[in-house]
Amino acid sequence: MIPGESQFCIQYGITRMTVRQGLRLLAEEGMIESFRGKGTFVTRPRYNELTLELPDSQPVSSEGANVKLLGVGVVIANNEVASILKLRSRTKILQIRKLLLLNSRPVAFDRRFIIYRKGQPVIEKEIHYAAFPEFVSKHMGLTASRNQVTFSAVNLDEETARTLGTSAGKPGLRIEQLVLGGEDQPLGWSVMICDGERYRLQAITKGFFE
Amino acid sequence: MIPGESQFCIQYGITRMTVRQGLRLLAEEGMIESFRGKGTFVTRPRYNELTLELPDSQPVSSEGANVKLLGVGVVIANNEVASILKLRSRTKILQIRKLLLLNSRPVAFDRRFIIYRKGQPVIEKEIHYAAFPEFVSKHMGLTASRNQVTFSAVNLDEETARTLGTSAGKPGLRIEQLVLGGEDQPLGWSVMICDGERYRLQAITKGFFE
DNA sequence: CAGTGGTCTAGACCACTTA
DNA sequence: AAGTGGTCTAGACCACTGA
Repeated sequence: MIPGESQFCIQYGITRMTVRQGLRLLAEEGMIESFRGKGTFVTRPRYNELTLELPDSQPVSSEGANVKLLGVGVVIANNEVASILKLRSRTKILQIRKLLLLNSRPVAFDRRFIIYRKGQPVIEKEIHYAAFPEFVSKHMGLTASRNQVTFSAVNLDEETARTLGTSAGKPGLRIEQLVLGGEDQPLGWSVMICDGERYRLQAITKGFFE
Repeated sequence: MIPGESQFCIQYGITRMTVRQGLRLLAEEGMIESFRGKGTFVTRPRYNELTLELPDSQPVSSEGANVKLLGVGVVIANNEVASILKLRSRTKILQIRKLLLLNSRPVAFDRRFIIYRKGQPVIEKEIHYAAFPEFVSKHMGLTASRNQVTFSAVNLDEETARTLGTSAGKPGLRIEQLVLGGEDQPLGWSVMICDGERYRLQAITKGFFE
């Protein structure tokens, strides 16, 4: 525990608002935590929160990056998609398939499945440039409450490998996103498979990972 | 652009400090951004910052998790390590090799390379339980300023596969950490290779990824 | 120059915790 | 009851921006 706010006021001859400003800066950096009635404490290291600051040079949304639309359409959900989106089997969904290019070479293959809203126009520009949770929110006409991301490693299957211009069995980074609305009902699911040899996710972190 | 702070004071009959408190809450959520002399603006969606909230059930530091120390010692850095840590070739470094177990089965193989400080004791407990940046800071006796993490996908090589109890060519998630001190000089490097079939990194995000 | 946000003062009342 | 942090008032001066 560190001294109380009024202690600092006396010690440095400054107002409590000013002390609080200083403490807030430390709190934002995750160094301290305050509890009403108890006091302010130096935090224990946190392992469960990790802020990634992605450099602008990431393939996604960087300079040499480009998007090639492979297909947009309303299809019948297969069992996997239906189960993940918690839909009855054989429900209609909106499917988008994209290819991410970096310097005109494919680096990632992206499939997106969104709960289908009849009569809702699908704007091509948004497919190209909107981030997935953003796109889902717009299509559904509501704000997504949470976005669950899963990173994993896979071996590229025959089809994906062909699409990415590499060979089956090579490593692939799989980035899955599940966009959740109110009461955590799933609104959309996205699976992006990246060429493991040409794509890496690099970031500066705050907080500890391991 | 949203109205000026003094506008809100008049409109709601409250103090500027109170208005600022409200605006700060919005700023912390990433909804608005302020610029001195210019004004306060609604932010464009940010793609470059991603906060991962890792659930406590992550293999790293979760219940069934365990650490097996494979070896600790001072060794001569090979060319790869020397180049990454920006050391002259054939410099002595501290090397730690660990195995992460989940329910008594290995899920990840971790190698850590830290700039060697003579006479600095290496405490076994810290090897087991401290996060990498934390361990490096303690060993070097200074605070690490930044931590750069890289996620990528690889195929397991013969040796790693054997260590993880699986077979070569299977997918592996590679998590690399480079701990940087003041003036961004490298202090330590860690490479963790996870069994792609048994480990996935799952998180709730704030901000957009793609 | 007027308008903006950033910082600070010197108070005040409140909700909460702990002894 | 004493001490803690959370919130708010009613001012003030400053650095910066843009017309």
